[in-house]
Amino acid sequence: MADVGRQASVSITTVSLVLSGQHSRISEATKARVLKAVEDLNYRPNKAAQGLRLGQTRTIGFVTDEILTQPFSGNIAAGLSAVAWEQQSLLLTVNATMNTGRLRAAVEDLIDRQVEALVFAAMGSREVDFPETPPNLPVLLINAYDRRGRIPSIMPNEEEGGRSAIEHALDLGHERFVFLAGRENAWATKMRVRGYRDGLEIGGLRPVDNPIFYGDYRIGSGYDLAVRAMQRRPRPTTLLCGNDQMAIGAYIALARMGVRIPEQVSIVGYDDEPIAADLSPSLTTVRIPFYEMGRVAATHALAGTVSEIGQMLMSCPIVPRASTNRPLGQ
Amino acid sequence: MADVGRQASVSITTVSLVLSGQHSRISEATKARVLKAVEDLNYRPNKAAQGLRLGQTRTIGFVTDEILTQPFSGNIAAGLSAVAWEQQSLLLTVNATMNTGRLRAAVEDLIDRQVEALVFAAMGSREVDFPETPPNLPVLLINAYDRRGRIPSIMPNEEEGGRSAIEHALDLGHERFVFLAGRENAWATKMRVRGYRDGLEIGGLRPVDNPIFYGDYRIGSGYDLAVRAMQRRPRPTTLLCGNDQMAIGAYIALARMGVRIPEQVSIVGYDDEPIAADLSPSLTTVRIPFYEMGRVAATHALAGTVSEIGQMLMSCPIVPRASTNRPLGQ
DNA sequence: GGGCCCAGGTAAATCGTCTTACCCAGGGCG
DNA sequence: CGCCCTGGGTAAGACGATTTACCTGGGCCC
Repeated sequence: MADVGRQASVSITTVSLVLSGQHSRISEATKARVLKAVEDLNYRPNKAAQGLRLGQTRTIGFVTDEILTQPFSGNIAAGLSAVAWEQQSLLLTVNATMNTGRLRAAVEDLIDRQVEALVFAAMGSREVDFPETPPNLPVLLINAYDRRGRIPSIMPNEEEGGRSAIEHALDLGHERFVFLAGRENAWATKMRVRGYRDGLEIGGLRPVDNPIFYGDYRIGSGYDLAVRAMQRRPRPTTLLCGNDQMAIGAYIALARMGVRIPEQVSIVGYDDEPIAADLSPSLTTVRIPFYEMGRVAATHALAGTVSEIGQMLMSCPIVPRASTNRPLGQ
Repeated sequence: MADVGRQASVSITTVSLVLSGQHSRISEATKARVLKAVEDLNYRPNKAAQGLRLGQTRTIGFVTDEILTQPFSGNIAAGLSAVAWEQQSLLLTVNATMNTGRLRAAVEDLIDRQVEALVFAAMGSREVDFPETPPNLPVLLINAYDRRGRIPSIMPNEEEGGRSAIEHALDLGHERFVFLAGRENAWATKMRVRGYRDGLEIGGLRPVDNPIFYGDYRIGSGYDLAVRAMQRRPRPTTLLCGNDQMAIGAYIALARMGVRIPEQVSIVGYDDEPIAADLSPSLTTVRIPFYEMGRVAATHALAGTVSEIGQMLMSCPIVPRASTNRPLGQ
């Protein structure tokens, strides 16, 4: 900046005034000289120094729980990043393992770097023991909830998702279901199961005729449970899967058994991974709005309105595709 | 810091000396007083100010090309992040679209924020027109190469990957292949095809008996091409797939045709997505070492040795699993 | 006792920017 | 002619650290 001033024969103050758009008091001629010097010297302001002076870094700390290595949920990062960019902010990212010590260290480092907000995202919805933070720093959890319940969080509405999955099938006229659920003790599973039960009730169906089989969210268990489900008599007409991976397992099992989708059985997934649209037939599934969750998080974090969030549940809509259709004989 | 000094009845200088470990000249008693004051006031140094003074931000700029939203390749970010963390550095992340203007803006913003290195990662290996950067700033491309060839880059050795896929099958005794390749004009496809041809030659096989079918890297084309491949007589004993997604398509097609893997036909994928290990049977595939690529990139970027990299090719090893076996009758 | 050294600390400059308070020369006005 | 205002700029603090150069008092040695 001093160089620019020298080149344009003005003071540093003048250069700053011109550059910061406060040229109310600077003559056009001087302004032009300064801008020319800036151009000639290829000067660019040092944002670290600006930040120090202004007391703002335009930076959001983003701590993840190995999330980025997980398929599809990098969308949270994308959503955060998009909003941040719109507001001249950037994401300072740390990939912290489950390890609480590392989480604490990461959070402290980010605080020391004067981030203006802190967002934590977990892979599977889970409880987390979040470290202490300064009272004036906006903190937000995505896909996780604080052990002590003091921190605002954004979670997918898994219960509603489970319910819309089954309601979609009910609307098509289905009456016999099996729910191929994921790990029994996972929070997401419990919620999805709850939605499933709600859905059955809405349809006036008995739980005993529409059982829940538990697996582990992986392809293999989708395969195994699908085989088991199709052995029931009368056969189910719709398999609701705990996630898209299990739906893939079901696809393979059904292909091998010669059962056609959706003519003989409809399949509904959960997650709307990119792969869902590419399967053949394309997979009807429930979308978890990760990208939007990231956007909402960043918006509130930067606006300093995280306290308005409370325990926000994001709606998980059904995405109808080719794997569901009216049951035969309707 | 001034507060701490006051509390401990010493100067700011002394506090700084104690905290930075330069206590060579500070008495134990004073040191203890200072540390106590630090504790009492819960003082933490401002890294923005430190950075300004020291002229170092301990920050790597990481620009992605929508990569994070792509399954499995978030591993690049994880690798970068891991090394950065080991060296007290953090990642400043921007998700920039293909759009060159946005890329330029992102790079300039990162430069203004005084990042100590710049890493760009692309989704599919591709050419990129990277903006001008200051000469002393380490810049590195992952999974991309600079249009003008001036920027060091780290790419997977796709050719070797293709070759090891077929060599693996040759070792098992296979002699009739079909390569279900991806998009014909993609760089990665061309390289993998080259490796495939090398492999055929090594095995003494004729290209005319072992054709290449081109698809689009999606499940649907894997399905279609697998059907087409199995219509050949004599039947191929191994299908090499352009990526794991196409292999999934092949799995479904073969299941529907009643062809068993690996008894009747072996399948080899490419990418080693998480899904590969979960398929049933688990999928033999070629691993792209994204995590390691991230690690190498961060290591050289932080050490300032990017120029040693040149055009580095990372080895892509075969990961043998259950989808490949000796052909029948051997 | 004087000179020197050393341990233990501190004052002040610096990093690059913003911002408040001030300065100065003209011009209008009474 | 003196006063005040105003347009156009500048000097001089911050912001929160680090680091160099200096200061001071006491002990040691001759």
